[in-house]
Amino acid sequence: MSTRTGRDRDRAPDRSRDRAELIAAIEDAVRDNGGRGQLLHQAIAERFGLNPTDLKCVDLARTEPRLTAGRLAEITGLSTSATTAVLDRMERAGFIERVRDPADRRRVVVVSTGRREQELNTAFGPLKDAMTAVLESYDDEQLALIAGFVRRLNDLLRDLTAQPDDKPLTTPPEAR
Amino acid sequence: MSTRTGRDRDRAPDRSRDRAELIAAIEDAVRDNGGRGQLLHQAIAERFGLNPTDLKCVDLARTEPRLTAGRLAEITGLSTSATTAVLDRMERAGFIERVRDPADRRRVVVVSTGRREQELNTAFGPLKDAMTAVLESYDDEQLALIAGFVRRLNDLLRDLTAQPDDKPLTTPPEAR
DNA sequence: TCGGAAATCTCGATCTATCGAAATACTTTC
DNA sequence: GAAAGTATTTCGATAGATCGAGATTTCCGA
Repeated sequence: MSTRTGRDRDRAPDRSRDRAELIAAIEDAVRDNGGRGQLLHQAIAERFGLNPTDLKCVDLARTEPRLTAGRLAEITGLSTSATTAVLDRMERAGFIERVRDPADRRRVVVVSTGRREQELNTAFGPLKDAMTAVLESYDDEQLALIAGFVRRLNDLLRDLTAQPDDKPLTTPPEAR
Repeated sequence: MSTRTGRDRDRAPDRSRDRAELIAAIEDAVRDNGGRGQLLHQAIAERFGLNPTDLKCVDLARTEPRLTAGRLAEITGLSTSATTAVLDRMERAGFIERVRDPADRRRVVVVSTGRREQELNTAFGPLKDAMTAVLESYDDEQLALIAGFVRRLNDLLRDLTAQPDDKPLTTPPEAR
């Protein structure tokens, strides 16, 4: 539940100015985070013989349990042939396997092999450890706040990347 | 796995478990944010006739006041010829201009024209506005907490991308 | 059972980013 | 003032990702 009160606030003007600056600083930092994260991702992808797009697809394969080649093409906006190439690379690198859907044998289901999962975790390990260390320094309530913020950030990024004139990145309620 | 029972002692094991899960969830969400941010950046870069790398360089040119071509090559790790190509694209797109350094006329200083800055802001506008809306919903203390978290995240990302001697990343490259 | 539709793959072509080597323009050193 | 060094660009070549068209396999409705 929220504890905010609808009380009119006669605050000093420099306080609200500080607040605006703080907000702007956070926005800048978040944007900066994006750039740095991209760099890191690119470096890690390179070490696995993939490109950043492929690495993102690996992640998708991990999270979406019944990912098909066609669905992947839909999500990424690539042509089906390009998607085949992406899957080739992911498979060659040992991240995924192609499994024909027994229910519809035209379909190819992308399953994460889990074989190189450990290496990926190791690659992301330093980041994860450092992040855990940062997060451990907060108490439970603060963590909840941070979680809420990050989740909301995530939501709005998802909304923004779901372009109306493009493919529906928003997954419709599982029409199967 | 053991079934969870209701006979929790006065210790609070599931509290610390909740905490660990919360931390893991935040880490996942942050990572997710990175992916989504990348998507957005790519989409925006495309709209400006650039690639994500170029867009990052545009940002660098904005922030670093006396950026030279050589320094840009150093930062990005590209060859000098590739850097020339990057500058060509950035210049053709109207983001920067090449100015010969009067102090050393071999050098080319990259200066942001500011001409398309407005458009860039417009492109990132929806993200910024949505983010501002999210941030406005927090009180000052909460904002300070968020700012601290984001800044610390930034710091560790910078540290990780700066170090070229990430040992765990160099894992056996041969996929079986 | 047959024919059209759907999912994926193969193949050939193209486009782009990158590299290395050599060229150019300028500076510093002797 | 010439030679060596530095910063950037040009040029040719290459590798990689992507696309479109067509082939292949499988599903589904009549």
